[in-house]
Amino acid sequence: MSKQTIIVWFRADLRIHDHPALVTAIANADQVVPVFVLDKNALTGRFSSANRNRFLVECLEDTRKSLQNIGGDLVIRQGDAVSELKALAKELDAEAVYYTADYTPYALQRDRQVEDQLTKEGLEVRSFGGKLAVASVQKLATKSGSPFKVFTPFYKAWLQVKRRDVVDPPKKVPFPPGLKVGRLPALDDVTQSDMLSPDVANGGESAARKALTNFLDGPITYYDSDNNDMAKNGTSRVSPYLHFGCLSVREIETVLPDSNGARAWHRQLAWREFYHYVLLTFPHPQQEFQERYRDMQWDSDSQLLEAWKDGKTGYPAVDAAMRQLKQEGWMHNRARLIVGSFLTKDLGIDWREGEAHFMQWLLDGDMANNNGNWQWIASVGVDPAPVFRRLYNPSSQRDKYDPNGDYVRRYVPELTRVPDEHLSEPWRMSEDKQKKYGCEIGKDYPSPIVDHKLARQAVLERYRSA
DNA sequence: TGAAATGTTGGGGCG
DNA sequence: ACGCCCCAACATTTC
Repeated sequence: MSKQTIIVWFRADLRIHDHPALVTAIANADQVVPVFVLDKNALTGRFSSANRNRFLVECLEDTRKSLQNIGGDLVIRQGDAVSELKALAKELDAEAVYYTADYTPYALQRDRQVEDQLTKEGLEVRSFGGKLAVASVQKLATKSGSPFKVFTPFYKAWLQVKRRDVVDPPKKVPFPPGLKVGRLPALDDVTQSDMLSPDVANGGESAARKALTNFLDGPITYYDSDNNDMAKNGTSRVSPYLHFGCLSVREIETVLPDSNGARAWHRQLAWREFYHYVLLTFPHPQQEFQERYRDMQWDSDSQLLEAWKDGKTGYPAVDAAMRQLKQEGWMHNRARLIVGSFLTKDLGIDWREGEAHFMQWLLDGDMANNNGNWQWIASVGVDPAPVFRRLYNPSSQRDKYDPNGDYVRRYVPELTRVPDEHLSEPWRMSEDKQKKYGCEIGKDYPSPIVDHKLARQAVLERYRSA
């Protein structure tokens, strides 16, 4: 009898720790072939990103290296998933394809096609948990049986879900000798260099585990009090690694310390699960979750939009944040709320514009989280709250969450010498002071592109009439 | 010195 | 899931 071969189809699960699909394949087969199918269309589509493509290549490199260390490898194929998997399965005379379930509408559709087509060819196609901390998150429901729309009740139910055991990384991958593995794509193939951020984190499970360790060894203890301070390194910075599956949330849960900080962070992880849940139970991310806002009239002023994207709104907190995004491919969570509120509430611009811009730059750009959070800050999504509760004053937010001005000064050099008391509203400085501190408003730094007070009144009316 | 100007605090209301 | 604004009442500063 010939050897039994199982293909492990890697996607957004680029790790070897706590990887149920990989481990089960190794237990069930004589030969295991990990493969990644690089789909050029996905790399250049509407929500693609040079930053993320580069990060992905680094993840693939790292995964391949880890697999090579235990006798395996990562086969790279380019093209459409159905035909590449079909061809590889034929070549290997494989019995089955295993993969980690993914939940975006795009992934679900693709995976359904793969399952249909390969099942027809007589292959077993089997999906595994691993993306989220809980399996079958979509089964969670309120007492009346309807899906949760509010975070806190979801969170309470989610905490109660029984978790699976973490699986150890494999010691050996029985990889067929002599199989052609294919080269990793060159960076130029997957990125346009003018869209690359200069100061980004590196992809890969190794880098991910380092970032996690750094966080667990320090900042997590004070996460509950420090997580909103934009200048501090008080957050985990693991979001890109979670997006690409370099880390398993389930594994993270098992190594969390017992502290208020850790519990507060765990709650943040639950938000990630919640937004994946929402996308599963309401798979229409292009639509506002709340029906009443689906016909909202947004303003489309391209000059205001460009000023927002470029970090030239005249509001220091907004500008610092938008510049951090382009510089690092990442933005502090508090800053995301501030710029999200500013775009949708102060500028009255469609949240989808913000969603798309974030997807272009963020290393952690993720359909579920990004869409969910944009709908949240635009007050059109799940977890509803009155508009005014998510209508932030960009000046007082700066006062509160960047009290020393370190964040603003780090990303907005024009304001370096402006003293703290003028750092929220530099346009209020006298002309003498503007000269003295080397920051003339309208010349060195823009005057505010909108008046917050007027914008606030206007946007409350806009939502009221919707 | 008093009165006006300016600053601070707290509660209620806001779709 | 993590506010804001206004206004009244009270406190302090300024001339």
